[in-house]
Amino acid sequence: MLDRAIAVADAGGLGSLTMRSLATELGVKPMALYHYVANKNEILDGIVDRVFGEIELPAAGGQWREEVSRRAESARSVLRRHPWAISLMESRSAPGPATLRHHEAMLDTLRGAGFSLAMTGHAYALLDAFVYGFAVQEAALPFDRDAAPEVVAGIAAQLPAEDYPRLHEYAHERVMTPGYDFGDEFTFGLGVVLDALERSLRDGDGEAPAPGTSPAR
Amino acid sequence: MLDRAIAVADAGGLGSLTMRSLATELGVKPMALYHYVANKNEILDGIVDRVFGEIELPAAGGQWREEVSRRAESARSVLRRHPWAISLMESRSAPGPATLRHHEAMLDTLRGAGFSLAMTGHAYALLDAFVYGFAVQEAALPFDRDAAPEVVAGIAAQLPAEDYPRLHEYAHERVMTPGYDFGDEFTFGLGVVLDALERSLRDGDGEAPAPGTSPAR
DNA sequence: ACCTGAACACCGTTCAAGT
DNA sequence: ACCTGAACACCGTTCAAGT
Repeated sequence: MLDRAIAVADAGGLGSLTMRSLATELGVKPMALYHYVANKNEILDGIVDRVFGEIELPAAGGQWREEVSRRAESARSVLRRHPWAISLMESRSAPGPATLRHHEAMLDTLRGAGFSLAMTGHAYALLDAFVYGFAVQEAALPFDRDAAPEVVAGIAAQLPAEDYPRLHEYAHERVMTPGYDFGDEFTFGLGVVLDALERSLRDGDGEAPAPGTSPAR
Repeated sequence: MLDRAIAVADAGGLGSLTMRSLATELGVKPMALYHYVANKNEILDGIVDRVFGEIELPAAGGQWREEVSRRAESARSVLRRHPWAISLMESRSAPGPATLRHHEAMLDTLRGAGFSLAMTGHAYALLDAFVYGFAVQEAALPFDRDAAPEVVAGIAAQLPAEDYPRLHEYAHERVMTPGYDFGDEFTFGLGVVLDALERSLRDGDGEAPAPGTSPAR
């Protein structure tokens, strides 16, 4: 039943997932659902946990960087498949078993790599902020990947070029350029994050570095 | 009217913002709203743009790192004030004037700092992925700041310690510890991101570094 | 145990109407 | 120009009832 709920949301967005539409999907009357579930909220909790369950877990014995990287890529593709899940994550209160298992595995990988408890918290928060935030951006894109140049050209044409010179520059000389793919920003950002974590592990024994006080400043 | 809509959403969440509740708030009948707006969607577009407008713009003449940092902190506090705006950003199609002005100012600051067009895209995507993702995490927190230790203690007590040893470790030895504040993760993450951008500006003339190929690897 | 029909208090929105 | 009332097709959910 949760599978069908996810399928409905995938097909028509979260707004199209109603007790009535789900019942129809299952060939049953709306009220029959209440035999399996206390209310709609429980369904939402359930599908969020299932989405979490779709994300690849980091392997216990592997190299932390590789495992964390693979898991981040997996999370990204899962959230691209189920973009409605992002808005749901904000409002859920009770994490399900798949969610807990997932967090446990990530903490274990980071702790096992030698990160201190504090640094593990920094690392996980940063990683997931990036992953979730990237998913939000991808979900908000007005174009779907291949159509980017045309769509952006249409939008840019609406904007007075003299008021928004930088937006025009970026639209014309970057987005509308062959080979542009917003998805590439994920690779770049994830690399930045992983590099920083790796550096902190080497320099500080897993302790937090003090950003902004490095020689780079 | 958009101000009142924002006030309603702030007070009761996005679910409490209905044409009827907004009308009541304005001392008018629901149908009167349609004189100012074509439909509810237009109201949602409007309040998202207004929320964007609350974020401090980077100053044109300032040091890029300081300006970008201040703007990121501002975005974070705005999204904490209006957590419902995050889920809305995913689904909006038409960016409003405040949103456009905001993007224009950010692009101008980054380009002015010497970042290449490609690197500006990398930088902005990474920065905002972090900011939005952090906002998602903060909105999802089951505790409100000061109550963290007690709430987490309650949750942790529900979980079998033998199944989730790392979660227990983190809950007891980190979250439930005096002085813990999830908000500190923002400072850490933002520092990592800004350090990386600063380094790329120094090392590569604003060109993208190749993460993962640095000596840190 | 599993499912249903009728009903209630809600939605956004249409249409025709009032000042 | 600005506002309204009645109505329609939707929601989630309760309750009492059917197999």
